Amino acid sequence: MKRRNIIDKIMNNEAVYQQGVSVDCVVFGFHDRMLKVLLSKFNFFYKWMLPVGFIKKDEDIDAAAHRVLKKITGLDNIYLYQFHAFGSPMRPNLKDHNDIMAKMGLKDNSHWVAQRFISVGYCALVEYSQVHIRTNANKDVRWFNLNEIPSLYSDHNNIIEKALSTIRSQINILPIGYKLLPEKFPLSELRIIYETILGCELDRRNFQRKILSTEYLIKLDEYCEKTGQKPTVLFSFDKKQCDKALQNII
Amino acid sequence: MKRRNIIDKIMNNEAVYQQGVSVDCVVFGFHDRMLKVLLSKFNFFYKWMLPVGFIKKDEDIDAAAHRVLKKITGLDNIYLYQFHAFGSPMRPNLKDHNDIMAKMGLKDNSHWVAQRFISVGYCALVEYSQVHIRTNANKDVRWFNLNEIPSLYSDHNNIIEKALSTIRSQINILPIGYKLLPEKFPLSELRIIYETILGCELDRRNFQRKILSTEYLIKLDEYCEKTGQKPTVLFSFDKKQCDKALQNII
DNA sequence: CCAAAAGTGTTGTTTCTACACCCATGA
DNA sequence: TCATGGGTGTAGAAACAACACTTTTGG
Repeated sequence: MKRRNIIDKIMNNEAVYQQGVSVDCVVFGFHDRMLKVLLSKFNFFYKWMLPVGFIKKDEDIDAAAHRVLKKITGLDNIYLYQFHAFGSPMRPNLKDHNDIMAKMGLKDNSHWVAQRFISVGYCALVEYSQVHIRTNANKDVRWFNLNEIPSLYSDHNNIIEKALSTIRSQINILPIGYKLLPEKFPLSELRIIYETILGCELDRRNFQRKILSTEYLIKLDEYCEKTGQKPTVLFSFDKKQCDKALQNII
Repeated sequence: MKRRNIIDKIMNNEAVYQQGVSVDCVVFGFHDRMLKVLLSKFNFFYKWMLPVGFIKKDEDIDAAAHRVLKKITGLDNIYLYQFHAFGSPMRPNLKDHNDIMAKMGLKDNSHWVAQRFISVGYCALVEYSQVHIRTNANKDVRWFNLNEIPSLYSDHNNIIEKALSTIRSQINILPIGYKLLPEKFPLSELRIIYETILGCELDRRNFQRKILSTEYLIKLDEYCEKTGQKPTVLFSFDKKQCDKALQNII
């Protein structure tokens, strides 16, 4: 799809989409011992941004977030939840806003996409290896390490920070790693997720004891053989317990 | 203001308000050992509802919530925070929706107020005695005990429930009573707030020890003399500590 | 043999919980 | 003098934090 087409598509959707509202998705993944965030970039604009989308007039907000993410990850049933709504009138960095509108040929701010937006922030946790990123000629999509995120469009850096702080506040009640890790994993991987989110190191032994005292983990009879170290026991999440916990809390 | 006027006012505001979005406010107060919620009711409609309002096109969402609440409580600077955005396409109970639209003379659903809304839920904590409710000929506003809330318009009962569960999840980190209680109060009042929010009884002595181990409270040299019991020490919140905590977390 | 990472265990401290006892007041 | 609610304290259980020692593997 050419740039002109994508813009036309955006321009002619007043009947389809709820105006003045969008969903912004913060998608977390874990790979190579690093927590990552999925970002997207229009070819015609110079900054990366969170995956965003509009809400159809007859669509649930959650469903809109699912639709947006399905489009770029190919995944149905992503685990996601809403964490905050953002919307100062001049929320978008004004320069960013004017720049991108100019690139889209919207010079007078009269079209609804050029006007003030309220965006509903969603936090999604996905298993990295399941994601097969779908891009197109107009859009690049890529994983970024959490500590290497560039300056993003508008207030998207803040939105990521807010998503993280939400997760942080829930880390003691929810099985955070459940949706991020593959079927089988060593505890050290889970510990790294906790350390990244909390921003501090955790004592390996205390962490292990604490996490195993919950009902969320199942010790497997399998080992992960990495080079240069003792074989490590693998664990799985107890899906039943985890799903129950995720449903109850959020 | 007559009913016709209020409706005219709503009908002719497309230029002023952000369409398709509203703020719904859950205002908590505490009086007479009971947690209360402020509800409002249009004379021409038979159900009570949360205080709601639209967002002006050039207005911050938080500011909109403040404006709505100032109008009915007379208070500036109410402590409030956003807790969730609601918006299934058929979120409003369909019957309620059609009924109220009919009462307003909107029969064909073409006006934007008749269409699908996304509403941003705000939770406000106020000191009951400071509130001087302002009603008008079209609108009644009243405090309801939390356990005596009737069936409300649309999904407003759910919204209250969600507000409560948000508070519940923060009760261990935030000085919840700070904005609800008057300058000086006995600890038993604070305990009742906790008990109401948590939905269970708390051991008087353990509660006291725990709450005093935070930095939020100051023991005064004054006593509250109630009938039929020992004079009770009064406490105040340490404003500095409390404000710091409220700012940091939310 | 060594470094690296993992398995297992200990110990002292803090926090939580469930109580007991006494006191001051108005009826 | 009694019922009510408040002030103060204590003992056992549970949770937490800090740390030691051993095992296995590849180089």
